[in-house]
Amino acid sequence: MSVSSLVSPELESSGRPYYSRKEKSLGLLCSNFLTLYNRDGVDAIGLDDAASKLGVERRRIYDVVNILESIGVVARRGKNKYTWKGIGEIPRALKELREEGLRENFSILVPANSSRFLDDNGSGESMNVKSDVPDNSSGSMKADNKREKSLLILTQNFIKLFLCSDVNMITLDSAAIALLGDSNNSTAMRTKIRRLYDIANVFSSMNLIEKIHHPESRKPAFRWLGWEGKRYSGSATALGLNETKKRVFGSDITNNSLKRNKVDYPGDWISDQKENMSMHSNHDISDNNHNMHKLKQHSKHSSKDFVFGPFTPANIKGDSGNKNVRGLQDWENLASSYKPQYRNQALGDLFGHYVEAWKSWYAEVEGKEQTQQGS
DNA sequence: CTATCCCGCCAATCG
DNA sequence: CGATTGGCGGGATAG
Repeated sequence: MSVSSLVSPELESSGRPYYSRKEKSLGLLCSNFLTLYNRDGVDAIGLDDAASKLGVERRRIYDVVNILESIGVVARRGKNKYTWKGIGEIPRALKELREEGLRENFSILVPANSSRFLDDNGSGESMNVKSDVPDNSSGSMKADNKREKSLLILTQNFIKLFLCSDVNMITLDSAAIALLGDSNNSTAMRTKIRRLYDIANVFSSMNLIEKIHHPESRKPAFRWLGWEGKRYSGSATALGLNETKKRVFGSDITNNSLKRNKVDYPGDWISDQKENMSMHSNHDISDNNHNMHKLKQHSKHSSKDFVFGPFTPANIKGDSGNKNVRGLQDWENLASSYKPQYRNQALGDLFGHYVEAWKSWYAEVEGKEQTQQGS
């Protein structure tokens, strides 16, 4: 026996339950997670409960929870339990991360290596995170070593990379090199990249970052979007002119009616933005020490049009009837999730009736892509 | 082909 | 000791 998993979800014969990979992505799971726990009075989160409700293996919950913890959305409470801190903690966490990063001085050096076509306007980033180094001293931090490699730390460092420099658009390769500290092992790097992809997916789903391709270059990179701090003024979020751009993302929904539980629901964790001091202005921070190359950020507004990303800002609330939503703050952020058929059976049970409304909404969306927001 | 990244084995850690 | 966490990388899938 051993491993009965035959890999490849598709059943040999008959249909093709091809559930596109995106339906099982961490990003979607994260959206589900957020939607599930963002409902008001949530304070404790049980891992088993989460795994069960979201229909995923335990392991995946650890991933999403670790990443969310890095931005303060949740906090480890104890074994098997986490505390829901709220999405409103993000701005604060981000700010702290930024300051912390500057404090540790993430030096953005310019190794000038990178491939030939440097990434965005040149400038390879390379910072040496402290710690590391083999050794030393009586091994007191032998166990700590593991913590240094944790997803949580990696995630925070990844964010710091964006926050502590005025560079937007960082390629994962660059990030990996920078965050690796030194090792050049291609193996280590590959692994790092894998993790970075995971993190990027999650943040993309929260639209803290967005994936874009380079203007001229070929390599894909990620641009920091910040925490919805961009209100008008140049950029994004400009709702209103959303041309009919359909983003054929997973268009396989067509069939796959194999499973009966295909509950969908809007995975939008709302924009929150409460008040607090929204960090805003993350560019340039009066830094007078790290004076690397500056990199001119070509803003050239992105291409938020297509690309999956997180799904263009769409208003969910329609009219159909979402009576629920007790605290639906804004709902103007962006709707995510297209057809998460992760296994939200339990989720459906939770919201039951809401599901109906959501389904209707989905029908519209799926019927003709999310062109314009609901009437 | 490359970019992406899911799955889950199995090693540390925590009770 | 078993249960909980969660590195890590094979290898499948998207493009």
